[in-house]
Amino acid sequence: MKSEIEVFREFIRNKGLRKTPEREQVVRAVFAIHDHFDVDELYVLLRRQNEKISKATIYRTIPLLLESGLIQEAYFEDGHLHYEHIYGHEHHCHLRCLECGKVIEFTEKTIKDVEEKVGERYDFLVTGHKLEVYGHCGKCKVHN
Amino acid sequence: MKSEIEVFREFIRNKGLRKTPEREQVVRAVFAIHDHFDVDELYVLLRRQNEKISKATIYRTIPLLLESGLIQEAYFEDGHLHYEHIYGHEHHCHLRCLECGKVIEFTEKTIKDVEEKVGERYDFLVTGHKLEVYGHCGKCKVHN
DNA sequence: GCTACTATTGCAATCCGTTCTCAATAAGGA
DNA sequence: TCCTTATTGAGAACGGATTGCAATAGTAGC
Repeated sequence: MKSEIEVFREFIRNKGLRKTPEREQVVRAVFAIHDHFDVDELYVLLRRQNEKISKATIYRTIPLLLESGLIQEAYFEDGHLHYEHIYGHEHHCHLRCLECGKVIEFTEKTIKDVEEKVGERYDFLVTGHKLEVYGHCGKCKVHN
Repeated sequence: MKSEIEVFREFIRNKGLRKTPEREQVVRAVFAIHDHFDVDELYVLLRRQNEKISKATIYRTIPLLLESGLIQEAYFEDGHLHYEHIYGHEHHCHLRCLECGKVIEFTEKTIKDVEEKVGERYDFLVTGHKLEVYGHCGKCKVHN
């Protein structure tokens, strides 16, 4: 399997864009975080590593990562989007606690069937889905 | 079944809040729109009806509508959240075209089983879910 | 390797959705 | 009806995201 950097370089080349160190720093940071992240977290991480990169560049790189399929939007929280890298990972869904905000990832194969059924019913070429199940986690539910 | 205004009044009373015409205008507007909406659409609708209401009040009313279970967040798009009223409606999921942005609602019962299974597996008291399936609609997919 | 062209970057200014501040208003219990 | 205080409207303030622009740096062609 190709590494994420290779996938990214191929994507950049195919689009006729330029390979720059800034963009590749972002790719590396994204795959160094094994959790959900937002733009500010990427920025702080890169800055801590003494990479000099501006937030604008990170913002401009995000759409490329989305389009290349390396990352996806995970959820909207605290007024901004959070992402996660998906390349090389099995698809998963999120289970979120409405009280403490904890997010657990789980996998569930039956959604594939739903995708197929719905795609046929409405004549869609389905490419993916996002399922978020929410409620109250073990710790939080006892307090009520 | 209670009307949405009744549900809202009961909620307001139970919370010890005050019944105001502005809040009820928002409730009425929300249930007059039989589609997804955002804050600005509510504002424009109310203004057209010559209701004088400020955006701040609408923003302050949204959390009450969420908490009372009359509406829910539908999706994040164009830099802001979109909502939909859910009281009196069967639960549904969204099928979205990534190209033209069209959103179709569909119902799918098997997700209930997923909720149950996942809730048990991770000791969650599950209260709901949000499923978005995406891809390319009939019209858009032929152009590629 | 050098040059020319132009995509990309960093910075600051700007945009825009949302929240906050505060004085005026009005809901609702006494 | 009066009094307390939650609520409102208007605009300022906030913060994340985008944009304009001059400087920088990839990269294609020689």
